[in-house]
Amino acid sequence: MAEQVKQPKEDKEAQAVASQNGRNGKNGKEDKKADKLYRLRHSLAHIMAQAVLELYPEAKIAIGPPIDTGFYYDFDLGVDEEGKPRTFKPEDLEKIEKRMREIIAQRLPFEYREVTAEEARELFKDQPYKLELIEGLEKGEVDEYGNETQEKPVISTYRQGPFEDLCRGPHVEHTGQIPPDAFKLLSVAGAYWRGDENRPMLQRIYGTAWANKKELKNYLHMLEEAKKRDHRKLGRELEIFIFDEEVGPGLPLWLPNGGILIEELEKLAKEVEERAGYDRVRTPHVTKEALFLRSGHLPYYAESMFPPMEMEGVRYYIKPMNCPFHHKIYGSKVRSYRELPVRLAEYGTCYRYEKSGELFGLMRVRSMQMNDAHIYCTEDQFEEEFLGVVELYNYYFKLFGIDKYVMRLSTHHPKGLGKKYVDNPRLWQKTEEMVRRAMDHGNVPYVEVPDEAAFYGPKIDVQIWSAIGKEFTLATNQVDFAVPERFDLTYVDKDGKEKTPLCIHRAPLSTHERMIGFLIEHYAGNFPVWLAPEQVRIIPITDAHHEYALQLEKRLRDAHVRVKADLGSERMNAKIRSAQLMKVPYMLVVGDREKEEGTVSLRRRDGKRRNAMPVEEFVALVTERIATRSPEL
RNA sequence: GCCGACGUAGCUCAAUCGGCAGAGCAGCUGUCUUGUAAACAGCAGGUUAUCGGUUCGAGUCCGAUCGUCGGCUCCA
Repeated sequence: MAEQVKQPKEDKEAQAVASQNGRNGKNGKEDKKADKLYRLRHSLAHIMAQAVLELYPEAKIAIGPPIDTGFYYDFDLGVDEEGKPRTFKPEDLEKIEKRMREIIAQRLPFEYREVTAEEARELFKDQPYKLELIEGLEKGEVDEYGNETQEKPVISTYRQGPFEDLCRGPHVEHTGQIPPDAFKLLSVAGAYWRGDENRPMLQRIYGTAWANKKELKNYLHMLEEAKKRDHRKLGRELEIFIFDEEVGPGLPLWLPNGGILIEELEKLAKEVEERAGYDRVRTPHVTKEALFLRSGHLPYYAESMFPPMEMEGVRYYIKPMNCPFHHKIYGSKVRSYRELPVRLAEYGTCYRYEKSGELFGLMRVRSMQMNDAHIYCTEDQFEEEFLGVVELYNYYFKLFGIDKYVMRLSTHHPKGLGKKYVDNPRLWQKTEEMVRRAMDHGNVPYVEVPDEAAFYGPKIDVQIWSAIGKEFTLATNQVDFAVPERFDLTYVDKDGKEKTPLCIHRAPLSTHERMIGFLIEHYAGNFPVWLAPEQVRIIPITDAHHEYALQLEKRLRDAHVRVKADLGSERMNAKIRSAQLMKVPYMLVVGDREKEEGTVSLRRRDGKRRNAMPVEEFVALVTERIATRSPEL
């Protein structure tokens, strides 16, 4: 982790780029630092801090790095007369912005100097957050943002006008180089000091900054456009899901259209997994406490679990994961090396008590249906099995046309052994190496991020971004070298001895919730024919054509096409409009001519039309698109 | 969970200083019988999220709760 406190998107993108350039994180980062926009944004962060200090002299400043669309700075405004933490109000941003423009107009030079730890401490004696950073710099463990670093500590500052900040730079030469009309302060947010929820909450101001006014305008426009494909908006408009206050936060209700998406995804998964040698199993939603004690989820994972319920003196939990059940199924009989790998699959419904503020539409919910499976295999089989899962990802991603993602290898960190991670350094190193080798042999590009592993082993996550730029893990592929042992899972090897299998946890299609949330945005609601909840809408021109429309509807329904004849009293144009708004792929307009000739007038969602198409030709077209899961209209 | 903002009809949004809750779309009824993105008319729709307070009077001011949104933390 470098560059900034917990700003994973920026960081990981940087690393992803780096990895494509021969996996040299350093170069990617240095290129970025030299970047003009980087200097501009970084400089604006300093200018904002200066403006805030001038307007709120009591403020304490924390850190203020550039990010991929702008910059932020964290402040501590102290407490008010009643002892409550003082906060920025949205209207304060205007004042600050105005002051920033005044500073820019002064064309203040940015002056660099190196200082000793002593000088730095004197300089920032009234700034406790800076003092803490200086201490870290002096020890050589962290950079000026408090992130871990290997570099030798040089303590330096940049000063513009009266404001001097602990900083490594680089910056623009003087404030006049910053276009005053190409930045905007966007929002205030609370942010914990050093990302630690046990430490004070600071006030963070986010700003966006660009090379010129036009780029700023483009960016703001892009944000507006992104909102239009936000799955929360489209999900309601396309009648895919809703949330209901009385049901509860994070508990989606799938409307009939959402039900169809789910059915189609499950059908896909079943076909693919059957071909790949998986067996399907089913397991209960509730289990005794004992199972999760054995798996290690309790107490480690208890915070994310719904609280237990007690019946006849026994505590039961609702499951947050399917693995322990699958382990039990694996362990239900003696396994020979001959039957390995054993692959157990289930679209299991799990419940996790995500904190209220973490919920986000369908992307982060409390009830979820996972495309789950566990593969039990020998070490010799591991590489092939692991790559087999990666092949599944690639198959699915190609099918959906998903190309903007990053595969992330999450490894352990020695400092977490025995706490966050199972205490077995040898197996950590070994399995991490196995994953790296598998990925290299499969020629799969990935980014490596330390200290992000599961508690039982390293994993490959597929990272994607929502319409509004939030990062999520879509699919996951995890190695588990610890839990099979806890469940006494074994197989009898060639030599007659019992051995512990490795377990691979995988969910290439994610959960229905996150997958569908993502797909809504990915397609902007324009699902390919096979996924579209309604595939064909028949639009009779007058009620004289209703009968023909119903005939067509029956013909298509017999061919297993999802079709609706619109027999409403609106005019044809209005019916077309409503089908367009629901993003139905095919509209069949039928009037006298079509009825006469036994044809349809095809209008596609993209506006393209084909008149006088014989009915059977259309049936052949739509059934072919569905059968092949074609991306084409 | 924490910081900030917000919550008015199924949906999108009005309601000036605290003074009679309103419009468009959707829905229902009727008329129109229509050729590729919105026919016309009428009707109905509300305990202004919930609970409490201030006031002659609260959608509007204050408090609590619930929910949503932007972040932080956390994660499929």
